[in-house]
Amino acid sequence: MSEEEAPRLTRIQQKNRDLILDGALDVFSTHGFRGATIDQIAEASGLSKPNVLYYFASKDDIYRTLLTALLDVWLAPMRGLDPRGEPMAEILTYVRAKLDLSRDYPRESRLFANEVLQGAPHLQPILGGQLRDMVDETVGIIGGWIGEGRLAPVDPHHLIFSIWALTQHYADFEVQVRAVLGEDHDPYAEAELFLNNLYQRMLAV
Amino acid sequence: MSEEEAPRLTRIQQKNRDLILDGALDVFSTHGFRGATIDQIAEASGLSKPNVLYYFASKDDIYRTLLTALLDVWLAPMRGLDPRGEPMAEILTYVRAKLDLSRDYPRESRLFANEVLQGAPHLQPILGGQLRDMVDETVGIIGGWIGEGRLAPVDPHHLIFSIWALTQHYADFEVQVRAVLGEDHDPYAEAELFLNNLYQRMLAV
DNA sequence: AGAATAATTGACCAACCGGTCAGGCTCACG
DNA sequence: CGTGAGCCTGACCGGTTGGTCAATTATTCT
Repeated sequence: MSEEEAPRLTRIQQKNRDLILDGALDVFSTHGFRGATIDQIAEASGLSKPNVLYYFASKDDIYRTLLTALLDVWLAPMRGLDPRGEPMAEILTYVRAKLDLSRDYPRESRLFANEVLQGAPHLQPILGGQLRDMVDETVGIIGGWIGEGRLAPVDPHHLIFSIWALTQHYADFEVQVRAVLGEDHDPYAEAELFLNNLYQRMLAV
Repeated sequence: MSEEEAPRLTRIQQKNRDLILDGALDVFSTHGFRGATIDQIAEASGLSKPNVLYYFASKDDIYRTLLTALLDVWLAPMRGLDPRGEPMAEILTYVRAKLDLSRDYPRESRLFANEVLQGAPHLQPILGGQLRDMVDETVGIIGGWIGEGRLAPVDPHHLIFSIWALTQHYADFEVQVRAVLGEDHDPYAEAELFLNNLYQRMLAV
């Protein structure tokens, strides 16, 4: 049984690691792993390049730290789905939670999108492991609801994909959404209404 | 009035430019612009690096050529939408056409996704110009159908976004979709059924 | 055939890349 | 207030990057 060591960070360590991760999130989410440079991360975080590498062993180390921290936040909403709840309300709550993530953490969404888009070289095992297990469980729950006649019969896997696609689209393709809509729109407010309507019509028995 | 010059390519020029663009599509679509290297493109296309730069002035030149060629293919389905057609059938045809693009041209989809994800530095003017105009027109058509009571009342802009998000998701997040579904699935066949069902339920009056 | 033109390449360049390191600075703590 | 651990940096390194160029080879055209 391995003791989890608590690194016990100093005040400065805590502050600078946070600065680096925040700057790195900017850079990685807009350029992808290969397109990002340590110099850019250093500038974005307001530290010198050697100092960045004083707190993280390598570019890869920064990236991996970001990805693992992201995963917890990202998958949390799906864990919140309650099998004993009212099916439609549970689904709509999940959709709402995912849309809120896109609005409040667009950089994280784009980081994840970049990673998957480029073949998920850093987290392919997680996709086919942890994520797949969690999805299978959720598919079971939704399938149960459908079997009980409490939701319209739809493919649960693709229902989940649709929620991911529709909510993350507003973060990942934000420049396109804003360019097409123009100034006088609030994409997320409109999206919330639209998605509520969509899933109610789609899933009502 | 500027005469459009016809470059009159030789047989070898035609073949090698095609080879380069095909290899570059592989590389750019999986690494993004900044993450791609001319060496990779040269290897992917089976030519030497200087020879690649004999046919294209720069890395940027290759990328721009790919993007502009892509745009025509990419926006063609929306042009096919007929205001005089039967609304539901027109929408379902559009969805089907976009899904077919994702299945048959996944690299193009990922190239576009990469570009937009990274802030669309090469085609922002097009997004707010040509694309926005085309969307506005389509929004007008759909809005007309809704006004006539031939489609359920939904926000036309977000209806279009939903079609883009749902269809491109299967190309852009292909590794995730396959990892979650496992081996015994045909994502696109299932998606076609799912999306047909989705939009019929959503848009039926 | 042979001259003109197109195609191809090895060698090279300056700038940039991820990362190292010796040495100086600073700050908490006795 | 001293001292040692923690913090920071300029200078540097080998490898990679986008791109050039002179020289060579292949192709086309008369």
